[in-house]
Amino acid sequence: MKRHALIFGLIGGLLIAALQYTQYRFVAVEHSLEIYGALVAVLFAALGIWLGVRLTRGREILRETVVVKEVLVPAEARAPDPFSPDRTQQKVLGITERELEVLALVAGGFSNREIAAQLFVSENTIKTHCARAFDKLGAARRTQAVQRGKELGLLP
Amino acid sequence: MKRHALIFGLIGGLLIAALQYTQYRFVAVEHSLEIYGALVAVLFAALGIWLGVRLTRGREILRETVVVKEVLVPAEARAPDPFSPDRTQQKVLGITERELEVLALVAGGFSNREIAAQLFVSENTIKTHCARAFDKLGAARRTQAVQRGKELGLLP
DNA sequence: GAGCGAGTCATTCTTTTGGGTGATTTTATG
DNA sequence: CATAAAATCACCCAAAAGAATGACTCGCTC
Repeated sequence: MKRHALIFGLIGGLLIAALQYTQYRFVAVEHSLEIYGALVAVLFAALGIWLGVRLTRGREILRETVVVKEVLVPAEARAPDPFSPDRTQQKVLGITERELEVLALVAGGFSNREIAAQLFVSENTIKTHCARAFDKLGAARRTQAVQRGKELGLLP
Repeated sequence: MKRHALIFGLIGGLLIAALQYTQYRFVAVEHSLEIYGALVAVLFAALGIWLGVRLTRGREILRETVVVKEVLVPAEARAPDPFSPDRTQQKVLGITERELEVLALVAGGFSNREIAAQLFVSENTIKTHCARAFDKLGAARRTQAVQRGKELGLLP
């Protein structure tokens, strides 16, 4: 607003000077008063319009509408795999690393025999791991264990 | 713009009349010319400002800056439950409504006996539904069927 | 009314899973 | 080193799950 006041004052001063000048310049001319008034009117009208435009231009920038657009990003489309199990939950339940590993393979749909083959251990070992993991998860069946595991953030 | 021209003309006419009036009214007063000029200047400046504001007001809306802020939202974070199975996949695989229903309960960690009780049918019926669903899904075990079902968008 | 798909149920048999118990071997950890 | 936790394996038994087959009922359509 300081700049506006300055410009306004400047132009005002110039007009005052112009008024003084025209006063003696066209004093002898017929209808000088009407011409003078019309001149002043046109000048100030122009000034006013310019000022009015000027004053409102600043607000245009402020008038910005922020539209927050929520974009759904498919779960598979980003961070495809990087899953890390909830270690806290794991410790709380006392689930060992091996048990969680077996649990993940169970969730993958493998049979005890297949899991045993993948981990190079006997099927009996897998059974014990399962039994302990199921017990800690409070699950009676492997499908239930998988369900609980996902709920608890232990499985992807 | 027609309305503007009308208002402008009207006010212009009024001012001309005011000019004529003041011309004879304050003609004898000292410095009447300066007062007269100042009056006209102030009036027309005001009119100009008003007009300027008026003229640009319409454009402000047009010049409104719309900032679209796109926010990434994880798909799982919203609409937690409203899950609807992929009917297309279901039809492609030829999985019936009942089979899908049983499948969902299998995924929920229930035994065949429990599912039978929930659906008021015999355990053998559930076994049949499972067998057919597993066959259509190419699964040998229920855990595998659940896994496939989730991959295909049949299960939440 | 014949045919068909979906749902229902049963029977028999095999495989898998789960519970329980016990034992041995690694692997940390104080 | 002693000790505890974790991992490994074995054996037995019961329950659950799965495979294969056949049959019955509906509701619909040609």
